[in-house]
Amino acid sequence: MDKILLVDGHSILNRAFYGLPDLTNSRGEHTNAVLGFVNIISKILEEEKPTHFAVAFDVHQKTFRHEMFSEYKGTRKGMPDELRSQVPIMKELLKAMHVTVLECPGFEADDVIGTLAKKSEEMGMEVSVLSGDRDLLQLATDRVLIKIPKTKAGQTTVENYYAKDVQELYGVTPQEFIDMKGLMGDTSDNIPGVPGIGEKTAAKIISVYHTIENAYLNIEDIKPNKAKENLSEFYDQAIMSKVLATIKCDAPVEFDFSQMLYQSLFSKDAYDMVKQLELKSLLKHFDISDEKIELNFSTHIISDLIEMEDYFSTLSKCTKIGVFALIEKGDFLGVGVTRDGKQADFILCSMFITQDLIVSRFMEVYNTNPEIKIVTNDLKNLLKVFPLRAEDRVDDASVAAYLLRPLKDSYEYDDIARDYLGATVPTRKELIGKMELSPFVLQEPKIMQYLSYEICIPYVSFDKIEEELKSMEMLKLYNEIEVPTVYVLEHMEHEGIRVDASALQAYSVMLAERIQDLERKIYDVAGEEFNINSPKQLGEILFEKLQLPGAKKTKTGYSTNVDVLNKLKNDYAIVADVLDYRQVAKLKSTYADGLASYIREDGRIHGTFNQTITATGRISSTEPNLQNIPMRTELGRGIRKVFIPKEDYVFVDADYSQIELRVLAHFSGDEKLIQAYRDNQDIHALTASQVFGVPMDEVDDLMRRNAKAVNFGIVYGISAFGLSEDLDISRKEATEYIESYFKTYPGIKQFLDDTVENAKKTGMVKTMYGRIRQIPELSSSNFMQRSFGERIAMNSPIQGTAADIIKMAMIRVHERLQEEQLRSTLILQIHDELLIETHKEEVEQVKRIIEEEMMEAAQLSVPLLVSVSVGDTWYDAK
DNA sequence: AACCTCACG
DNA sequence: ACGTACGTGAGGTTG
Repeated sequence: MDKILLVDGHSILNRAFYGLPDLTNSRGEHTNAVLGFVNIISKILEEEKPTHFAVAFDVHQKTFRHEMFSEYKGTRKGMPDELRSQVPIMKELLKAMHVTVLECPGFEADDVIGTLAKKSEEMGMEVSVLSGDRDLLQLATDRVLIKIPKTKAGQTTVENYYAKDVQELYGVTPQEFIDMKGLMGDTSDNIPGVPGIGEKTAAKIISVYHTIENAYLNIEDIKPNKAKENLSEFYDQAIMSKVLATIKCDAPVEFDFSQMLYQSLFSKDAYDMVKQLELKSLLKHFDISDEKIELNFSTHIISDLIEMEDYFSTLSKCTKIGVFALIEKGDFLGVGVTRDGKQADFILCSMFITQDLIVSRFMEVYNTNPEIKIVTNDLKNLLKVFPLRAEDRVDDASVAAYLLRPLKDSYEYDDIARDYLGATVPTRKELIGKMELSPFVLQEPKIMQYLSYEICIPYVSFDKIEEELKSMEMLKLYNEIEVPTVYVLEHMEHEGIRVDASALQAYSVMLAERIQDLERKIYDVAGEEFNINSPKQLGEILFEKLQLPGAKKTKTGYSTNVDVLNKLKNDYAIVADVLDYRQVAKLKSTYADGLASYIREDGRIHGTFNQTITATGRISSTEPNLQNIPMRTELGRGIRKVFIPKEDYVFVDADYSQIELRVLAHFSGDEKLIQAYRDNQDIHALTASQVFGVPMDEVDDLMRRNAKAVNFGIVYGISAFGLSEDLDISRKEATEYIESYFKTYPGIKQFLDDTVENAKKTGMVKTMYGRIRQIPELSSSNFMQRSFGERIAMNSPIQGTAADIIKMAMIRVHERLQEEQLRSTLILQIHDELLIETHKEEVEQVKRIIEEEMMEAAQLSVPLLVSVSVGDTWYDAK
């Protein structure tokens, strides 16, 4: 039997929009609702398998049910621009999917659906109606099924209603549902209803009297009393509401069932459009392999010595090769090479073909042929095996792609292929999943295919990437900062940092004792044992059982974070204990025990430094994160005593003083701030003196502290809300601070305003060295989103320029240490700080080098001050 | 997997 | 009216 699915376009698009986080493509188009819509309908289509299918839209993007009652208009907000812009896109995509889009001027989608549902039923079809709106329930019969998607715990489920289900749920028939609606009203649809009658009362009345008119005839019997009085008074309004709530089933809509035949959504046209929209996750639905741009590379395994030697000699004639090092869990399994971007050749380790042999032959070819350039997608990984030195002959496609689009979360070969070749290739996960690479599986076709992508895609993409870098004026940034940084990061990972494992163990034991004490005290006051680590349980104990004041709600329960607890700790010992417990528990789990698990056989921790993660150009650190080792409290800071240099070495630690504020001084050209830095003044005190209008020698601690917070706020992209929160002052006071600050440093105000304005024009901001960051939030119609975009616009050039500078400093320091053939070496970078494991005999030289190279890394209109210290542990070297 | 909390610059 | 300071990563709980 024929079966038709009718979709209420606007209501489903609306649900999709609010159900999914904002999503923008590289052109800044919002696409989340489109994505959600396609996901919902494709799921329903799969379940229902209808023979006919159509989607109905309102003609105007925002029509109110019956314009004549415009007095109710104001209560419903028009749709946000991010959603509005997706309506035409959605309609176009549906056309591309060969789906009939029904519209009828002067009538709503509801009416169109009602009309179609009735006609279809009359023609003997089964009918399903998909809508997010319960209004449509009035259309249910025993042959017309109303489907309403529900989001429960992130999962979308669908509720199904035939007439009997409506009856069961509300105790009224679908026809009576209209009368019920007339009584209860619907604010979202601007139907007034009768005041004081809600869903429950309406259902009760209609289930007894069936219609509003009949209820009115029996008005004396209506209960409760309030409903009686109101219905009597507002009867006309109830009848009007009923009219409003009635879906018309006789809309003059033109349609043709033969045009509504459903085949598949995923046509060639739709494919092109989905790709254009960059809706990556939808591409998997398309099975048009001969249509889409496919990439396939031939593969070849080189398995004996003679063949390998021959192969390497052919390489010497190449000017460009693609290379991928197969490394699994630190073991080198072989290398993959392409000479032409068409074939991937594998040289695998074996009894005869050893790692050393491969490496030495490869390096020989590379070093004796200065024409050869290498392209890879992970240079840092390549360097784990091949001792390439920093020069201009190796390109890293992922690093370059990061510069072009720093907001992406991955730069794997499939991302590169999509962005720069317009091709869709299976991901690593799709090809090999969680399988471990080992010599035994390397010959399997899927593994070979995977490897061929790793090897060839960077090779064939790089010209395009380089061209884009050039047009964005980032080639210099790429070649002179970003690529050389890879070598330094690899070096630091290789070196690692020594940790005193037994001292760390002792530290852990000490923390465990404190935790026990604190637990005992907390349970004692609470009167029961509970999991202090559970915010839920803790919140219930503090704010329900103990009735502490100041309860703040989060999405899921009470907020128990430091800000909340700090306000209570002076009055309640248990809160102070909880705060202590939190601190100690964190130290133990994340740092003491967490770090211990990373100590390798050599007694050192070798973390990973990531170069393509942050939106601003900073480096990040993982497994473990060595950039957030405790510092701010004495107890936490103590853990730095277990970070020790090797025998005969000490640590030299150097950090930039207020680099971001100095960058801001330079950028803004603010004379007062520049002069202050040139005179090496106490900036926070000076700011306090200016902002609060007192002489320098009368600035007290509190004033300086407040001024310092303002300076921080400026760098973060100041807002009165943020500052008032941080300083625990009123918004009014915070606003006054900021205004006073801008009066003091007018150049900064000018600079920040100009930066935001320019960012809104171009959609992006730039650092001093040309690094870009796109800011899609700036075009949002949502106040909060847009404000966020403005703060990003103010902060990113500053944070990013500081990141550029420290990268240049790292490169200079690293190269200088090598040039001067010192045993001392760079081992850590913590954003504005470098740590050098320094031989005792080289301390003075290293101190001089690091200070010089960091200071001279950039030429700003203010000096870059560096403070250097020396110590036998990381704790002592700060 | 999502959320909360908290460590750093 | 809106309801956050900018940039990260990790561990624990909970569903």
